[in-house]
Amino acid sequence: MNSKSIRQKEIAEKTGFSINTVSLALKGSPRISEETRSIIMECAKQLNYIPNVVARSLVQKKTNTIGIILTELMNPILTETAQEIEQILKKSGYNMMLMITNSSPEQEAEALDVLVSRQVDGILMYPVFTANFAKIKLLRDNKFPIILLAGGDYELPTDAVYVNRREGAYKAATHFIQAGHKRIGFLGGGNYSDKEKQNGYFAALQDNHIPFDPSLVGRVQSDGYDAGYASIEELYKNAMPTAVICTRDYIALGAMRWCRERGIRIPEELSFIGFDDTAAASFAEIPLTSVKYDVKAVTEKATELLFQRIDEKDKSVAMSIQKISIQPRLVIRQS
Amino acid sequence: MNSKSIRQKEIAEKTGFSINTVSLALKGSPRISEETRSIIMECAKQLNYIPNVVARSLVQKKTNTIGIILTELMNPILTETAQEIEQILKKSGYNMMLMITNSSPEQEAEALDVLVSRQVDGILMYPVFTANFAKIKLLRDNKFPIILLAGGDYELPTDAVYVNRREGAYKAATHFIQAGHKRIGFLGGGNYSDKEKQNGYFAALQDNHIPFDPSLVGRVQSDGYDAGYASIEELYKNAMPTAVICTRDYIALGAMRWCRERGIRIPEELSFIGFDDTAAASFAEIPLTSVKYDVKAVTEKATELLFQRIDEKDKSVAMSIQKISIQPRLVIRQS
DNA sequence: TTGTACGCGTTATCAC
DNA sequence: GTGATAACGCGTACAA
Repeated sequence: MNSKSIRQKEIAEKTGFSINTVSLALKGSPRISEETRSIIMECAKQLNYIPNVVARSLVQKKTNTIGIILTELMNPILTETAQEIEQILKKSGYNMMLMITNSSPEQEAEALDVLVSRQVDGILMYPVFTANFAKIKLLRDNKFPIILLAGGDYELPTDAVYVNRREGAYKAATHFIQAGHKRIGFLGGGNYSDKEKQNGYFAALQDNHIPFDPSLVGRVQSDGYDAGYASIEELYKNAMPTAVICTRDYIALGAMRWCRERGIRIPEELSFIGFDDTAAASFAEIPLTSVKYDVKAVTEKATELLFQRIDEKDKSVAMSIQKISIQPRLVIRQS
Repeated sequence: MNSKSIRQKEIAEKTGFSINTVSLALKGSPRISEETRSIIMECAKQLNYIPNVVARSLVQKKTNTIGIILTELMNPILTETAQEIEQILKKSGYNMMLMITNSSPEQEAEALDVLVSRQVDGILMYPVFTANFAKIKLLRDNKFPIILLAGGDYELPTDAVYVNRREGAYKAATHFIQAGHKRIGFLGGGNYSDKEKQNGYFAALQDNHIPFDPSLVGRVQSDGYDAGYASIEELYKNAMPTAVICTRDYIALGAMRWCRERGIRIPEELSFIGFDDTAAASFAEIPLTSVKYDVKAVTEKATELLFQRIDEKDKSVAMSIQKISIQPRLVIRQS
């Protein structure tokens, strides 16, 4: 291999065949005789020929690239989502262009533009800012394959595969209620996904005729361990809950640490349930009960649906929007 | 925007200018008059023109894409590495194609081939299997920009930016020795990076004239929490260490849990040091002393070097191989 | 079975 | 200032 790369043209010149024959032979077309094929293949190997996928993409109007838009990567759920998707795509001959938005609407819009401009065959995106709904709808209207990995409740006519967070919180609250708890707290942030959880929590209270006390809802500033540690105090002192639902495992773990430092016994005096069933939940000092987010189910369904959309794109079949909801499961531990 | 996308050709037809003029106007060439430029821009906006980056890449021989090859994503260090790199690349106008190898040499080789085939402008890769050294060397020999994010000690003439793990383990062991420990254990796996750490551990013992007892070195089967939990027993019972260096935070945390369950006091009876300074280390019941892996330093240096190589590629300047070593830092906590 | 001609969408070169 | 024309590397009709 020389410093400049080898093209089909060179192989054609070396072997004396036309570029066309080389092209066909390299991809094993039955129209080329076994003999010429082996000559060409041999020459290609010797020169270390590497096909130029860019040129192929241009003529085939297919890049075999899927764009993934995530808000961040440090959240364990998203880490796993990215990894799973990469594995699935690879098996189907696709590769993955990863875009991180830092939860910024501008970066999200930019990511969409870049991916479309790069002619990706489809997009998977996780959570969505309402600011970019118009852009997403436009893509969808043009049959551009795009699947949302959240927000099934959004008023947006787009395919979506997501975990039903509302249902998860409902299950968590019901679990507490059945254990006899009356004063159940809720600790979360102000984002859309936490609001959904809060709605599930409200619904469970209502269905079980438990009066709601606003002081039982606490707010966290971020969704990390420190935020849980810092926020539980106010909630605990103001509302005196006997159980608390936290919108993230880390929030719960931080809150639990605060309790331990003050001798508040878990779960005797105060119980906790977190979300996502991260590794940290299972190996905490007091293993944390958590609402499991089934990443594999989401990524499998989402990619399956995406591939279907890509297939349908040229075939001009009518496609009805699909909203696939994955039911979360409560992983009960000792908290 | 219709279902089929708009090209420069359509704008040319609509406005009456040539395709060439359209192309120049869209990128704000000074050679086009202000008047025609605004006409073309207006038309482009109305038709919702989106440039085709694939075509541009073909003619410019530049994709503005960087390939990243990682063994996995769930390891917190790699998660952060991926996220940081994405951010840096974006700022410089690049996007990121992410490949996960699952620590399989075959997948690693495949990833390299795919990325080269896709004409990426450069590759960043983290750890490396000796099986693919020849392939990497070949790329490097052809001036293909590729930077390794590990293995500065490898006998491979390739640019690398990495954290000096040997030095980290040396510091950890020295820390224990200065605290008066004589029987210092080592718990790690058999991979290259753990071997490096083990060498640092040996060196510190030797430099401090502490005789080495082979039973003090324990092996883990994986690098998770469970592996630490499962492996510490044998090491503890066989060698009776008073301090243990674990090659990963999670291994240490698992081992610490085993100790707690048996009433072994930390750090009075047994001390621990982990690697990577993950979040879990800081909020463990007994916060874990850890060798910090400075992800930001690595990603910044690595991308900087990569951009430099990309610049140099056409300019045919002689480039000497760079091995940039980042010094790790011991984050001392209570373990 | 193989070769010719053309197109993918854009940029680059050179005229005018 | 603007417009032909060629080129990037490959795939696909169609012809031979």
